[in-house]
Amino acid sequence: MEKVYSPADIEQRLYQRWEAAGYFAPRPGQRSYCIVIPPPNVTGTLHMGHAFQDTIMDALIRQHRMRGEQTLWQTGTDHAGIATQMVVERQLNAEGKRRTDLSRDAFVEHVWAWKQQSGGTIAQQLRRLGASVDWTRERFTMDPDLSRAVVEAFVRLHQEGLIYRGQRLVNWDPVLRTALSDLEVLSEEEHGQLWHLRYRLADGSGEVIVATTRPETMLGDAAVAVHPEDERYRALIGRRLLLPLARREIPIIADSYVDPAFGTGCLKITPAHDFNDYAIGMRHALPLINVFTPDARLNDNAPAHLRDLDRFEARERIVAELMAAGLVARIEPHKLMIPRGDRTGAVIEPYLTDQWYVRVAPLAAPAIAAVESGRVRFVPENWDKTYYQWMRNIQDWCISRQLWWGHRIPAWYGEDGQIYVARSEADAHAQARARHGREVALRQDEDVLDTWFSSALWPFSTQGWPERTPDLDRFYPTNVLVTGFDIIFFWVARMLMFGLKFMGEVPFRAVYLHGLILDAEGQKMSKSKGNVIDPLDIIDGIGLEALVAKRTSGLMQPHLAASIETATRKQYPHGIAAHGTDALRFSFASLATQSRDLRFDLGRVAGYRNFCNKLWNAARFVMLSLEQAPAPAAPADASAAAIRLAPSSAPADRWIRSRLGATIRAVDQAFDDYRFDFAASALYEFTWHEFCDWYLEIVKPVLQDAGDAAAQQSVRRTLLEVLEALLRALHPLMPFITEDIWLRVAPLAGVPGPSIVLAPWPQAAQFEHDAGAEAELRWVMQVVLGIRQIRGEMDISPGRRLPLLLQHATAHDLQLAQRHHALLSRLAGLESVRPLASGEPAPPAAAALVGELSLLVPMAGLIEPASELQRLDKRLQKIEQELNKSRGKLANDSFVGNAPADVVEQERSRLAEFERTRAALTRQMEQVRALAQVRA
RNA sequence: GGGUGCUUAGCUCAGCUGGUAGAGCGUCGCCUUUACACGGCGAAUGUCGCAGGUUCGAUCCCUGCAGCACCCA
Repeated sequence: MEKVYSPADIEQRLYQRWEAAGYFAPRPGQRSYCIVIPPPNVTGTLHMGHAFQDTIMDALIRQHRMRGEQTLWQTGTDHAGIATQMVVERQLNAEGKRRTDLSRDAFVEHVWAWKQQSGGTIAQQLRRLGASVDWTRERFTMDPDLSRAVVEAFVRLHQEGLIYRGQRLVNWDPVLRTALSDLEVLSEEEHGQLWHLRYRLADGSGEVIVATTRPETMLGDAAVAVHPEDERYRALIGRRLLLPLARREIPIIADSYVDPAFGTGCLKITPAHDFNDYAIGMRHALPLINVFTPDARLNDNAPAHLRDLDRFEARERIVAELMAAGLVARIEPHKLMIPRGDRTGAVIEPYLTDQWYVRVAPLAAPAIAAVESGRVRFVPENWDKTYYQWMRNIQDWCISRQLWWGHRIPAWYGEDGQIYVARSEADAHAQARARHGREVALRQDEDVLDTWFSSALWPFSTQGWPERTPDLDRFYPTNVLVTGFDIIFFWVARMLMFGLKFMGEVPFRAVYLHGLILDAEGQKMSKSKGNVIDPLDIIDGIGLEALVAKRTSGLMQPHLAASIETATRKQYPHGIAAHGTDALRFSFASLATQSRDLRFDLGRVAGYRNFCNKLWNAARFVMLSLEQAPAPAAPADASAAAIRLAPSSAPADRWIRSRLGATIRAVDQAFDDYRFDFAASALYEFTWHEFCDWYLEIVKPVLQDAGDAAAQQSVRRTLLEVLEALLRALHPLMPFITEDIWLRVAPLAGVPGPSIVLAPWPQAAQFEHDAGAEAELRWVMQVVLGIRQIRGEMDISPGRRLPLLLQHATAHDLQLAQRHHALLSRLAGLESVRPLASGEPAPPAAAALVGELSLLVPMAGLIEPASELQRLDKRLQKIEQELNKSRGKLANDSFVGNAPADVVEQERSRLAEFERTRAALTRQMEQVRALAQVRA
């Protein structure tokens, strides 16, 4: 084995082997375990959020696979209607073409061609992460069978009256010229202005001043509203105003929606261009006056000289004209929420259109009930509050999009406007014939469905629905959905509603919601902030120049490039080092606390890269130790899956096995609780601080002592057995390094199997708890630590061998001291160990305590009495503090009277222990002091 | 405005429905000890945001306040 672990050399090779061997396909098993990946966009590349949740899913999948369950991680991508169409349009633009130059069919062909060529990026990246998805079952939401599921779902919902067509305001993206759902619109506070406009009364007897953030919409005003109790305007209610420029008369109405304190207390009402105004307009039967074209230019409802102006130009012109007419009372700076499309960044326009909607309330009710009744469990559970709140206020879902790429809506229109929703065009024609008694011309709806409509079917459409397939029986409901809390409304809510509707059962038993990965400063990672880290750059490393180039290219706002470059150069002066996949994955696991904000710290990854190296070298040590002597023979019955090695007799061997058992139990529990941070820390702690720091050191003198062949044999078996099982326990979190080592170690341990991927999950029961060995080793460690502490604090060189005297030793202490003589000598650097004979006066010495036992290191020129006094005094002070606290508690009658008996008892023994320690320390200090005086 | 969280060591975070405050990184000593310097050994560091309350006892439960974050209007 190499001296340093080098992930780049092994990862891709191993993954290819796993995939080629088909290890990720479900294998027969008693129980099934299934996770469907929340399908990423086909246009997408792997970001930190993906890498994080894929690590978690893969850990779960690998662990369950090792448990022998029939395990499926279903993968695939969604067709990402808007994003994909934009990518391909951009490609066409680069060739000097526009989408509309092509026929719809030709464009869609272009998209497929693009998908064929570039749609697999994220799949390749998933492989780099080690994701053990079953690639043979990869699906795409536009696949024929999945498309069929979409049509089926649409038709069924329509038949039940749960899908309808309606005209209302939608979020309109004027760049894409399509409707968007609420969830595709992101609002952020931006700087704007508040214009105070004078609207004169129609009879010329006065005016009101309205405050607006969007003066260009005034052309569509249908009224001015005031609060009914606003004394300033009460007399004006019912009067009429002459709308400037438009030269229409509009009424002054009263509506309690108006906030009298905002602006002037007069609100212009534009029902066709504002969601709140729309609601007010409905209440007051106001006309809907649309003044925009689909690309947000003024339409024919505007005065002739303003027509065709873009909305922002129109704003300037209108304000200018109003100012010229003396109708602008005031302009003030104002912060307001600006809605933008999450893909285009264009300001979203509330716009009146005909769209298809899902009537959500009847679907939401059972989806709420499913969580209330516990058929679906949220982890962490308090996310159910967010879910309930959203689900109980849910709006009908606009599912049509004015795009060319996506599932075309299965609705056909007759010439009379009659709508036929059907599974096929032929079926639509049949319906039309039945209605009219003759063949009629039909035209299919031009629109496509929201990508989320098909994604919501994913847990069952991927398994063959609407057919009733064996896969569906086996893998539905899936076990858990793993996703970010920010996407609770997209995935969780919609999959639940559709799962219950079409399968009659929840799509997943649990929803594990993880936090959001932020950068080291706690900022969201985003391209425009230039703080994005590509997971693959952590794995492979990246030079500074390449990193800068990556972060500053393709920016939507190119002027940010300079500041991004400066920040990047400052934060990563040497670029990013290569850390390997396993270190990254282990970092993600340890980051997976229940917190919702997860700051990503590269230092942490470096720490876990070191951990990989530690594990690597521990394995190297084990291998080297085995070379020195023949390895224990593999059991004759090598086909047996169970690992059988003779039980070890040495206390240290039993101790490490016991500790491994405890670790496996902790990891089992952590996985069951979705506490990957606990799993990671239990494994880290055991590997580094028990196995490496202690066991390997304990074992060295045994292996070097040629005399005791039996003990050596026991050690070798234990080394192998513990390492082999530890690798299996680590494998779900660190698949690559564990496989690489395991392939070397398992044959020596007599464990059969082609790969750790298929090896059995370690059983805690095979590593029984051994209280005796644990107590014994605890004693050894305390002795060693006591001596080391003296050495460290007294600045005694590590090479200097020390004599050790045991004072107040019990028979048990003496027995242990004798049994572990070689060990203590080695680990604590002792030249001799002996008990004080009875009546023998203790020499001047530095002391450490292990229970009753005093460890004395004679000073004999090594140690300055003053510094030893200081050291002891520090200990004494601490003990005094604890002792006083404890004493205070026990002196308190209400504590003794009210606290549970075992707590009181525990406190008493603590106090006794403190008192013993204090007495010993005091005694020791007196001795040292006496010595100091003698010397003086 | 409504909702949900967060505030613990210099930094990033754990802390099991109340009883001895922990880890990693960083810091400070010492060490080229034959698995590992991506290492070893030792050390230091906390009015657990603030103020009340409940309790024998509060980092943990309750109330209020302050600051921060996110979501929905």
